[in-house]
Amino acid sequence: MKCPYCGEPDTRVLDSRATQDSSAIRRRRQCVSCANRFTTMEKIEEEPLVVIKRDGRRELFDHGKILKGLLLAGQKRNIPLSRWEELVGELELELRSSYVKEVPADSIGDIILKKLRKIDEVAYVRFASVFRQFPDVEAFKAELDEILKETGEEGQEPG
Amino acid sequence: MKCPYCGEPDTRVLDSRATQDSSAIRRRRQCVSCANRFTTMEKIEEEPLVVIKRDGRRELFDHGKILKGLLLAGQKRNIPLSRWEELVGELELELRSSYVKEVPADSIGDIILKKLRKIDEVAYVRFASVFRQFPDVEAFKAELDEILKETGEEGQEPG
DNA sequence: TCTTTACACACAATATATTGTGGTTTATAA
DNA sequence: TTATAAACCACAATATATTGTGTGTAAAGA
Repeated sequence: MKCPYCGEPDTRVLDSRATQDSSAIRRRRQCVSCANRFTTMEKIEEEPLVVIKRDGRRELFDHGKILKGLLLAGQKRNIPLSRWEELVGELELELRSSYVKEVPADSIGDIILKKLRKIDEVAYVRFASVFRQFPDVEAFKAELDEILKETGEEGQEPG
Repeated sequence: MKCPYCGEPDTRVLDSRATQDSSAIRRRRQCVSCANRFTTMEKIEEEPLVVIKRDGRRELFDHGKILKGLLLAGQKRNIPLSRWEELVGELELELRSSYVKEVPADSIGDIILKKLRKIDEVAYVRFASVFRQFPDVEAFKAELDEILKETGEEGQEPG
């Protein structure tokens, strides 16, 4: 590992610790030549995860894009950014473990909705209104009624 | 290091190799639980390198910004992208090894010009015309004359 | 098509990173 | 102001990653 100060490739590890969620390893290194110290991170080199859109076109799975959608749905709902990032993390893990390489966009939407519902119902409805592309106010209202009907059974998985 | 497929934190290294320029280490890992394999990269966690602009304001050193400037200066000069990336890499190494944490923008410009001149004189002049903010055509021409005068003594450092 | 380059895979010997423990400092939150 | 969390530091015992060597394959360029 090349030293960022002098460019020599010979450096030694002084300390190495996994990050809290074990998604990366932080190492403290020291250059054998100039004795300067620096920090490195070992992270997963993303294997491409392809999303199949409704029109059949493919594109790469994009953290940021999904996060943006969640942030929009969660406006003024006072939910920390970290909660959304966590959700996206769970989502990706779920996708990678269940599917192989390509995932229909609708499956992603369904997973998000399932998770979102347990976090915030307002955000859930907002997200659904975009994702399901409700054709009119009636369809929107129907979804709301559905939720209100089930609100009593908190924490229950709907059949 | 958490497995991206099943989420278990216990994974083993199968193979590890430095990249060509030794700026990173690629590891091939295998999950102890699900036996899936994946690739990781250990890279330097950038320590912030601050640029002091002419007006005194500070901002973070930005690879991309400099690369863009070089690309612009090198338009139609048929120089591979990799050459510019290499230049930016050398620049950053130089900055980190000579200065401490903060570098005047002008020093950066000077280093770039010095390197640029050895690569392509047209790109050099274009870059200089922006960086030195030549006030008029005369100043521009003076710089060109300067270069033409020294063109014979190839590879020589100007006094 | 042929060549080159990059990545994946396997194996064995040895050097080196890891891990726990514990202390310090710094920044952020309460 | 006082907690709390991260990052940094040190040390020692041991497990684990590294390295060379070599094969195969797929992608990219000539």
